[in-house]
Amino acid sequence: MAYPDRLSGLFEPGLLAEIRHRSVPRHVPAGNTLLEPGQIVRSVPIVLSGLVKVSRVEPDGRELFLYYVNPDETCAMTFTCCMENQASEIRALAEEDVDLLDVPVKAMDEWLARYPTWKAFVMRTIRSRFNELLHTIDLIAFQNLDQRLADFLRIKAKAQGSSLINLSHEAIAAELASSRVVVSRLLKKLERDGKLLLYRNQIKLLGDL
DNA sequence: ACATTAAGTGATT
DNA sequence: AATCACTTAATGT
Repeated sequence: MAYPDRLSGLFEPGLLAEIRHRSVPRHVPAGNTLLEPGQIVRSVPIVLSGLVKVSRVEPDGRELFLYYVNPDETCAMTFTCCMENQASEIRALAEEDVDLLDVPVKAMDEWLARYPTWKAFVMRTIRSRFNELLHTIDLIAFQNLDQRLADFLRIKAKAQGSSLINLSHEAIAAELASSRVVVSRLLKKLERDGKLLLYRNQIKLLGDL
C-alpha cells in the first residue's frame, strides 16, 4: 500500500506498520461531507491529500468557518470527541477530492501510550488549532471583520496552493457568518489598497495581506 | 432580448 | 457592522 509512504517523515517505522494494518483508506470526492454535527465520531482521519473544511453550524443553519485540515494533518476536534464516543460539534466537508486514512478510536488510543511520535503528532495538531481558534476569537471579540476576512483569504490561498480564490462575496460572507454587503465593502477597500483584484466569483490575491 | 445572479453604493440603525 | 433599498455589471437561456 502506497498511502503511508508519505507519512514516513512523521512517524517511526513501527507505528507506520501499525497505521498500515489498522487504518482504513477512504476517498471522499469534492463537495461531500465527512462528518455532520451530531454524528458519533468513531475514527480519526489522517488527511493524505486534498483539503477538508471544518466549520461550526448554528441551529439556525448559519455557518462559521473554523479551519482547514491540510494533508499530513488531522482534525483536532475529532480527538476530543472520539475518546468518549461523543457526537461531533462540527461539520467537515471535502473542499477538494480527499484521500485519507481512517484510524479506529481503539488504535489511536493505544498508540497514544506506545508511540511518542503519535503523541507528539496529536498534541501538535491540538495545540496549533487551539491557538488558531484563540486568534479568531480575539478578532470576533473586537469586531475586526476586516482582519478575519484577510486571514480567511490568506489561509484559503495557502491551503489550496493558489492565489486565485473562486468564491462569491456571498459565499465568503456565509463562511464568516457575516453579510454579503459588508464583505463586498471590505473587499473593495482591499482592492483599493492594492492587496487584491476582484472579478466575478473570483479573487486574485496580490502579495501578502 | 430577457431573466437571473453577483457586485457596488448611499442611507439608516 | 448589519440591513435596506436600489443600481450596475456579468452570465445564462
